[in-house]
Amino acid sequence: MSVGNVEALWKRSVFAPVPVRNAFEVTVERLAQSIKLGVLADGTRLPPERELAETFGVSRVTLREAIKALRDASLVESRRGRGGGTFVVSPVTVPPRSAATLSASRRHSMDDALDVRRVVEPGAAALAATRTLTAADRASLRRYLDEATECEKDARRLADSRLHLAIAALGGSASVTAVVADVQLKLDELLRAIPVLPANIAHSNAQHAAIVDAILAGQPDLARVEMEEHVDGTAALLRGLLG
Amino acid sequence: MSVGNVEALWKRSVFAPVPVRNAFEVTVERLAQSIKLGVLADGTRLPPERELAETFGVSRVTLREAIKALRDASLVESRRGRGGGTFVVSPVTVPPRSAATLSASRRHSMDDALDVRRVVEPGAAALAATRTLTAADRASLRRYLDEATECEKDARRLADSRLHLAIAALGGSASVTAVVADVQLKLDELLRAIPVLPANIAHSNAQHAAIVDAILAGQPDLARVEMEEHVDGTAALLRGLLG
DNA sequence: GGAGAAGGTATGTTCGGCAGACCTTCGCGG
DNA sequence: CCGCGAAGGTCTGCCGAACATACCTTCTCC
Repeated sequence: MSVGNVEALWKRSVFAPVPVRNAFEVTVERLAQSIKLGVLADGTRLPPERELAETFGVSRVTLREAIKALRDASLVESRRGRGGGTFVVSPVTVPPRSAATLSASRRHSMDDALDVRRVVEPGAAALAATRTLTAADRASLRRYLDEATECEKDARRLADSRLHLAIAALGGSASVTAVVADVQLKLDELLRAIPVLPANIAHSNAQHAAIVDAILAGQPDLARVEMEEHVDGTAALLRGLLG
Repeated sequence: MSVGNVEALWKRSVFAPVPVRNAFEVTVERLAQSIKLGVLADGTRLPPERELAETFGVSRVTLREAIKALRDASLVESRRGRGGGTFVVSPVTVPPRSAATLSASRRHSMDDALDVRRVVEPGAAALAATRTLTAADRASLRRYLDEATECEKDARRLADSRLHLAIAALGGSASVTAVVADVQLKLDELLRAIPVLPANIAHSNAQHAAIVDAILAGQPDLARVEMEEHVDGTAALLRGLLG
C-alpha cells in the first residue's frame, strides 16, 4: 500500500516541474470550474467584459480569449447589442467517453483525488456542523439536498456537486471550499463515466439526507461519520468499475 | 460565527482576482517552502543550476533569479568552482517581529489557515494510520518524533513542522501533503511570534507521541482524535495570544 | 430613430522568460 | 604544479504573452 520512504517522497515533490500557469489558463479554469460545478447556474449572465476583466485583474483581451475558449467548449454563449452579454449555457451532458479502464497515470491521479476527498470532505462536513447557520443558509442547504434528490438523471451529477460544495462553503473557509471544488471537479469527470444503478442512487440520497440532518442538528462527529461512509461508498464504486 | 449565505460566498470567490503567478515566483516559493519546512535540511547541496532548471521546467536565467532571491533572504549561499554549488543555510531564527495583535486581514487569513488545518491534519493522520508502513518509514517517523521532542528551543519549530509534514507524507497522497505543507508554512510564521511556555511544550510533546503511537499501531480513529486535540490546542493558543 | 450598453476588432508597446554562447572560479587528479 | 572540468556568473538577442487604448458594430429600449 505505502510507497515508502518519506524523504524520497519529499524530494520527489520538491524536484518536480513547477506548475507555471498564465493569466489566460487561470481565467479559463476559474470560469469553467464555476460553470461545471453549477456555481454559475444555467442562464446566468456574466458581468460585462470590461468590468469582469477588472475584477479578475487581467486585461480585457485576455478575458476575451478565455471567454472564446469557453464558447468553443459550449459552456457560454454571447449576444451583442444593448442587453447583450455572455450567458452560461446549460452544461449538456458531455459524451461520457466511457473509458472502461484507466491508464496508469490517470489511475494514480484518481487515487490521489480519492485520498484528498477522504481527508477533506468529512472534515468539511464536521466543520459546517460546528457553525451556527443563518435561516437562509439552512434553507439553501435543504434546497440543494432536495435538488440532488429529486432530479432526473442528467442533472443529477451537477446537483450532487453543488450539494457537496454547499456543505464545504458552510464551513466558512474559502480555502477548504476551494479544495473541495477541485476534488469534485476531478471526480465529476470520472463519475460521469460509470453507470448509475437505481440502488446506488437511493443509497446516495439517504446518505446525503443523513449528512444534511447532522449538519443542521449541529452534530460534527455524526456529520463526519456519515460523510465518511458516503465518500467511501463512491470511492469503492469508482475503484471497482474503473480500477 | 457563520458569515451566511452560501451563494454569496460562492460569488465572492468566483469574482475575485485570479492569482497569476509567474515562473520566477513559483520557483522561489517552491524552494523557500522546502527550506523553511526543513524538507531541504541545513547544508544540503542543491543540484547544479543547469540540471535543476531542467527538472523545474524553467530556464536557467529564471532559476538563477530565484536563487538570488533566496540568497538575499539568507536561505542559501553559493560557492563557485569545482565542488561548488548552492547550499541550504541554517534557517537561523528570523526576528519574530512580535506583532502583539493582527490586522483584520491577517486575522482572517489566520482563521482560514486554522480552519484548513482543523480539517486536513486530522484526516491526514487518520490516512497515515490506514497504511501499512515499511520498516524504514516507521523508523523515520520515530526519528522525527524524537527530534521534535529533544531539541533546543530554536530548532523546535522546524522539527515540529517536519514531523507534521512527515505524518502527512505517510498518507501517500501528494496533494494532501501539499495542503499540509502550505498550512504549516502559514502557521509557522505566527507560531514563531508567540512565547513558548515549558508547559505547552510538554503538552505538545505528549500529544505528538500519542499521534505517532496511534499511526504506528494502525488506529486511524485514534490518530484522528489525537491530532484533533493537538490542533485545537495550538489553535486556542494562537487565537488567545494574537486574536 | 437615436442613445447607450454591450460585444468585436486593431495597433503598438512593454516585459517576462527563453536559448545559447561565453567568462570566471577553483578543487582534484595526474 | 598545472591544467582539466565542474560548477556558478554574465551577456546578447529573441519571442510571445499580456497590456492599454482607441475604435467599430450590433442591438434593445426609450
